[in-house]
Amino acid sequence: MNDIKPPATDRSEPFQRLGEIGLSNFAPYLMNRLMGRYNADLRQEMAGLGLTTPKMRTLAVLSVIDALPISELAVYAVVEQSTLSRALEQLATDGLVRREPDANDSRVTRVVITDTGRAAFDQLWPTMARIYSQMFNGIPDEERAAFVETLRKMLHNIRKHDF
Amino acid sequence: MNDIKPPATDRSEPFQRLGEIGLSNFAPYLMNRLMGRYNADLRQEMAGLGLTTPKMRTLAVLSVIDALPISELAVYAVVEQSTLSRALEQLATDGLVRREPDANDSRVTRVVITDTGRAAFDQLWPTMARIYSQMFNGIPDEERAAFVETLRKMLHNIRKHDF
DNA sequence: GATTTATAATTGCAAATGCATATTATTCTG
DNA sequence: CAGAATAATATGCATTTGCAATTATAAATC
Repeated sequence: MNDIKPPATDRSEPFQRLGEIGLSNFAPYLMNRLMGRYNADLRQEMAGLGLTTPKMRTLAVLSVIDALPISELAVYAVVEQSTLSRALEQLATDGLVRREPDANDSRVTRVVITDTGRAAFDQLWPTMARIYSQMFNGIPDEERAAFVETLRKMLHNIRKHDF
Repeated sequence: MNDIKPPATDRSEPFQRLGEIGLSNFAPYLMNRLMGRYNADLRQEMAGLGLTTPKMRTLAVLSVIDALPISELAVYAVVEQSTLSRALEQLATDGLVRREPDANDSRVTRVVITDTGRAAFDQLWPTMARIYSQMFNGIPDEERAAFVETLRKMLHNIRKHDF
């Protein structure tokens, strides 16, 4: 089992069927499995901190790029805008973020992470880092770098926003 | 912007912070973005066929490996067992799958895809294949193959089941 | 072989989610 | 510059989700 076939090069037909490609050769399937496991593993840890996936992602993104408009944050955090709106409500109530009106465009609300918010993410980060490191266990640095580079190309291919 | 740094090789500290790695170098982030887009794009198409993500994944998996026990199907389809249980209820009502008791172990229910179920998945497949092909647009075959190979290693590293 | 322990699947329930819509502010067009 | 189109965010609502508990069967242990 686990027969390894290269991706199709025959373009004479519109496309192969999934059964022909095989689940273990179908990148979206593998990525969904991988991310499903990753997110499920994290969820347990987050629950202990009173966080959900959207709330955690919000903090993760803001820990890197602070003071984003809500609409951009939704893209970065991969969360529906309406879901994010409610997640921010809770995060603000708990003092992990602040909503600040944009000076130039009064439609826009920018979200700022607080020290408490950073502290909460810092508590979660070791777990994220551990799972991350476990994922790449035994995979050489050059292979990791190539993998990430391919991911970036793919994201560029299908993303709907310039960031 | 978009400064490209190789993954860390300095192991003197327990781990880098996310801000140091950068979102665009952090594989789980990129994969979540990618799969978020992929799944959201598919969802629209599925809605037209009365399918949800769990229902679609069920059909996708069964189109490749039929007659799986529900518990295994949940792993392959990356769906919580309770969610799957209800998805199967709907799929069975719509005649897309059948639940069959296992002959050897009467705790087990095996799920079988029907012709109608295959037809439904066949209707969805062109869209999946199109997005799949769009994702890999401009990426050479060797790079795709290497990418999938790395994914397989990663899944092997973090999966909880032998399949 | 009776009792404990483990596994498969379902279900109750509170919470989270996504879609469509509402609301307010901005930009575009004639 | 008035009116229409667009954009950012919030909210109502039906559905979905995940967790915990339940039921039913099988395997392990004594």
